[in-house]
Amino acid sequence: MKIAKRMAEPHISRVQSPSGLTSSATTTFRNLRNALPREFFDRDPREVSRGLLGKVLVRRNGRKLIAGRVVEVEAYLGAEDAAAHAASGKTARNAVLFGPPGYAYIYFIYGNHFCLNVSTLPDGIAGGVLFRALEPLVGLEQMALARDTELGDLRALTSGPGRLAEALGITRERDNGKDLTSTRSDLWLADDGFVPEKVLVTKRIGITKAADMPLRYLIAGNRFVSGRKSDAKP
DNA sequence: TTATGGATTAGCT
DNA sequence: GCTAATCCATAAA
Repeated sequence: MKIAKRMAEPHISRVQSPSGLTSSATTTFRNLRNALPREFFDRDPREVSRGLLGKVLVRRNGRKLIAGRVVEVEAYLGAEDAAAHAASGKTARNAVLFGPPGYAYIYFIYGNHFCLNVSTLPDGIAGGVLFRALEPLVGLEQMALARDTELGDLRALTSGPGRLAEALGITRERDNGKDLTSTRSDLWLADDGFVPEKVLVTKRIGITKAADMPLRYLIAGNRFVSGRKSDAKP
């Protein structure tokens, strides 16, 4: 299966995802270097969540890039959000959430999975956004290798917080506290100019406390959103 | 020091 | 649809 098509100029070569069906499935290598600035994250997590939909999460492994478009996120607030890790105050684990905006907060869950968040709001104020699903764009073979799955099932690569972390090789040891606003890092967020047509907001998935707050944001109709079809309702 | 349950996933019924 | 797997942060004692 062809996973990437390079044209004459490598810096502006166009990348075509195998899904190939939506405009969100393309990007350019040049645009992957356009990192979101610190200020982008220095806002309420709900605003950052909306803003992150359609942006691209980029991982660099040596000289190879892995990238996926953000199609589903959840906002986690501070003390007023019982489901947030920050709800009961600052600890060694959640310290990044209380720090400056734009840094990776990674936690280990259910004995099996890592989940990636980005810190929001100024230093001293807790808040974050959980990445729940990506649409694979670049480095699909590396993703499949990391996930130990077949390339034929693209949804299995990055549809779900634990899955996308595994596909990009994200671990707490490697990435917790990492600056996500710099391409000098090996993990960052890029703006390639794509704008989602329609965004939906729903209840968050997999929590018991504060379960009714509408803090899950997703790109309407995107097939890489996690969970069942019935979950993708407002 | 011990107990509890979780921002999940994969595999089976 | 249901649940085991499997670690560890946090709360309780």
